[in-house]
Amino acid sequence: MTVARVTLPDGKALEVPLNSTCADVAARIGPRLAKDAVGCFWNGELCAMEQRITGDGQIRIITKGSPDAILLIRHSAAHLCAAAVLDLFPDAQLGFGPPTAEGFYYDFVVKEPFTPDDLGRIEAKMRELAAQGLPFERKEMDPAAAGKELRRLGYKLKAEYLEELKLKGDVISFYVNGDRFSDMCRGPHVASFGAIPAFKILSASGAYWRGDASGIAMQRIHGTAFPSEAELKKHLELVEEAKKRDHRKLGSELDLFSFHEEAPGFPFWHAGGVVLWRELENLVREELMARGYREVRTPLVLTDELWHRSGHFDHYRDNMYFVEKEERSFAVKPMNCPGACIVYRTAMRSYKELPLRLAEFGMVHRYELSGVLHGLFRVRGFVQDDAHVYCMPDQIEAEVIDCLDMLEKVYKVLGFGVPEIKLSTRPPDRMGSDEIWDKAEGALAGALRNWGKQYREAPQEGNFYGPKLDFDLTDSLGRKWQCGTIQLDFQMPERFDLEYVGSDSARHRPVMIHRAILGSLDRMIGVLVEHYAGKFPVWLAPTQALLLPVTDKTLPYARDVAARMREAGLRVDVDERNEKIGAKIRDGIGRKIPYLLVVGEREAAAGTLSVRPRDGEDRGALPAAEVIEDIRKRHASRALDL
RNA sequence: GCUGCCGUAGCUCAGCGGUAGAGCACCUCCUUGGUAAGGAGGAGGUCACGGGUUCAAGCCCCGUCGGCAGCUCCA
Repeated sequence: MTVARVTLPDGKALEVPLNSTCADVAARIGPRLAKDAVGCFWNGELCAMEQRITGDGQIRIITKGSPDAILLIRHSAAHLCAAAVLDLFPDAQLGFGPPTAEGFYYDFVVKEPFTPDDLGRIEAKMRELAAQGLPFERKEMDPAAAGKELRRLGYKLKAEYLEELKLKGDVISFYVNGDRFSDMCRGPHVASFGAIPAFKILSASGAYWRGDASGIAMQRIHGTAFPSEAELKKHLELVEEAKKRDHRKLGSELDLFSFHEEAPGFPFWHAGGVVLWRELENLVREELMARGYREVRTPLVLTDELWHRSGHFDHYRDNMYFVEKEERSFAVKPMNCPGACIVYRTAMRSYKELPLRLAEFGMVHRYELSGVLHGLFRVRGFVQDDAHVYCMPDQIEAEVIDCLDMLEKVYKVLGFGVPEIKLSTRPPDRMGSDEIWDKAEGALAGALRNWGKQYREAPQEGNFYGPKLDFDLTDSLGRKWQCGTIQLDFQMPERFDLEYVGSDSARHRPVMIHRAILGSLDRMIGVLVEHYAGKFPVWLAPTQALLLPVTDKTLPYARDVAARMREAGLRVDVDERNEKIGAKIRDGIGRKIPYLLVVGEREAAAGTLSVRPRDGEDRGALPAAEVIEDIRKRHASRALDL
């Protein structure tokens, strides 16, 4: 073989001689592209244009202005960071220093962890080196010469890694910045240290050589870099805004939930948080009713035998809680599916009953390592808006489409846009025949096509028991949250020996669809807190309106209006404190309550309310009945605006 | 779980070897004031817990618990 077949992003392919470089490929495509190319992805891996092509593969070229060019800037910033660290800490050993979605990091072995002061000095040194503008120069050598070079530089860990690279037989490249810095690196990089327009060191933390906790402890320096100061600033502001919206902070400020030593990883829900909870359940329940689901409830504690049968004991034991009583062992459920299967089995099912849709707001417990707990986003006990649909194989597509509709509707009501969809297909290690996998994957892809939405395929990322769809929401800060999921399962019906009687009066195996829309209610509330920055739409707001009597002369009127509002199904409070109106307004704003209703003697006399919407100006006095009806309507319609 | 940092009044934090402080919140009193903090007084802490060093320990050391950040987006 003397040629390699190179596939371009548009699906076209061209043949180039073996050992051509990516730059040669770019030149073949066009001179303009060759000129603007700064790097490329070869088979998904970031590569320099000098990369040699040693076999067939796919290429995607990164040009100067393209969004991916930021990877070069960040990767180069990582080198600049390492250069600064070596300058200040000559004994430091270099680990890896890649670009990431948010910025870059570089790992070092140093005697003492970096202090905030060190980070400041490192950043200052980086600016100094950047000002010198040393160019990045690529040097290629064979592995033997590379080993010698690494020994000369004293890079022990890199030398260790080189041994692995040798096995692949690639040419080894170094990127050298004058006499100040040299690093073994596949590239690509920007032209020089001076060509990193904007960067910032952010933090330091612990890490391990190659992620192995039993291995060498390292210090990781995190930073970020952007093509312009303006973009860097915007990014830092976004990070700052996210910090302000942190649901852990807002959760206690707004009295929604709390965490305590007495139950690490388990939220305590306060009355305000329970309102959110109930509203979300109501929303989902309405949809369940409309779509012919039946809601069930299954036990939290089930015997070990069940979990052996379901396979959880073999695959999920480390995440499960166990209890012993009367010499029997029980497990607290980490998932709701086995319970649903038991309910399915309580009757002989006919094909006429299918699809049988069993929904459950099921509380599950999953043991998580203490270090990964994170507010409501990662807890040890939570409630899923779970459902299990039992159907015949040819009903899969219709059922999936129904789930997609429900998902879209619920997300829209919550104020999120169209989710990103990922289709994960059969993994190498799987259960079930290829025939049924073909059918299942086809059904999911078919449902998505018929539904008319874009999706991304993730080959081999499916569960061993079936393919799945995952849904990523984007919040108001542009962050992604994986919430919904639709998973096909051929294994569970098998393990629980589930059957239905078909029209042929023979017994058949149903297919099971696991699906969740919100995923974890607890986590979804955390996402909503951050999405809305605590300023919930009326229907979700724990307190929808606050009545503010100007003096206690109008307290009786305020109480009377509050009673009428409660009768209309609204959640209201009266600020009965002996405070001036300014203080009451201020505190009401702090509580992020949608409507502040001022009632003084004028209002009491006229039967009106002075409406001050959250984030707005005084709308003046309006008839109380009108105001109540307006808020009630917004509540009932789940309006997103005030 | 591992590494680093942190744990003082309900909350946010100061104090860093010599017998516990502020602001906010809370309670009482005065004030009855129209759209982002009216005034005065009061109560509230075995300084996470357990050991140790010291004449003396929130303050130093060790351990435990809890919290925060990070922990294979691989040259």
